[in-house]
Amino acid sequence: MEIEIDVNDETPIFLQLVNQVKEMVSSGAITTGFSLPSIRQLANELGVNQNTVAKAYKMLERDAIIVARGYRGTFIHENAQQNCQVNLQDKGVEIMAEAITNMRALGLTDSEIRISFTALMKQSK
Amino acid sequence: MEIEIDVNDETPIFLQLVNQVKEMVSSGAITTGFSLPSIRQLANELGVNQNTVAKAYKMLERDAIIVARGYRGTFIHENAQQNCQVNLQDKGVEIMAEAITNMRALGLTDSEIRISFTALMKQSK
DNA sequence: GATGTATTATTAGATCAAGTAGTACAATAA
DNA sequence: TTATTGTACTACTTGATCTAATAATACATC
Repeated sequence: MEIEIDVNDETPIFLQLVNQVKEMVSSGAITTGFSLPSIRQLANELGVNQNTVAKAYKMLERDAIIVARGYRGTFIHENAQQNCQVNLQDKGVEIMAEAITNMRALGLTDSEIRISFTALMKQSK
Repeated sequence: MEIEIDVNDETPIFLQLVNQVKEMVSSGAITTGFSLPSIRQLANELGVNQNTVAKAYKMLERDAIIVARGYRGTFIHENAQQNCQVNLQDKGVEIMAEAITNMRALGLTDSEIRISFTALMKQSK
């Protein structure tokens, strides 16, 4: 595991972590079953907060790149390399782009679109 | 014309204007051909900026509630009452709500949904 | 001089992302 | 017991961004 954090990089730390793990999986540097360092351990090594690493791990697990097994540690998912190809964010952008296009087609102003969005995102809390 | 602005209301001023005009049209308080005060005049009466009133008028015109005739002033649209029934905003909210639901179903976090939305709304400027 | 319209710049307030800090829990290995 | 694991939660700070509104113009039309 050779993860490095560039504080000067504008990219958020948790994203740097996610990207580097994905890169290593994509390139085959680490494969299924590989054991990742624990959240606390990696946080200590990198000098960042546990929560930051936890955030990255959580995102990687959601994308089925890694699998957390509680006290047993965290491992590379069996379909990790394959799942690296799937970009959930891109799919989300497509959905949102279509919605915005449709709303604009109705004649709604950007201001109104923002109001709708904001109102909907507030409810969930 | 009895428009009142509640500064303490969380609703934006321009929206209060829009809603009140629509309300008056719906209730039949003002009908087709009725002449609205000029943007500058209403802005003075209410003690708000011209641009705020202009924004409201622009929105009402888009919804075919009023018709701006340049130097001749601004009047109630001939199909105003009917067009008040059509709630463009509600349709927009439906579209957006569906998009958000689909994105969440994919597993995207609210944070990521916001990032997608913000990125898409930036381009248009 | 009045109309609607358009532009740019600016301020105030709210909101959010990112990260940190601290704490707590159940499960389990040594 | 003792330490470690992932997980969860609240609270806080910092910086960035956006909205709403204001302010000040400017234009063509009549």
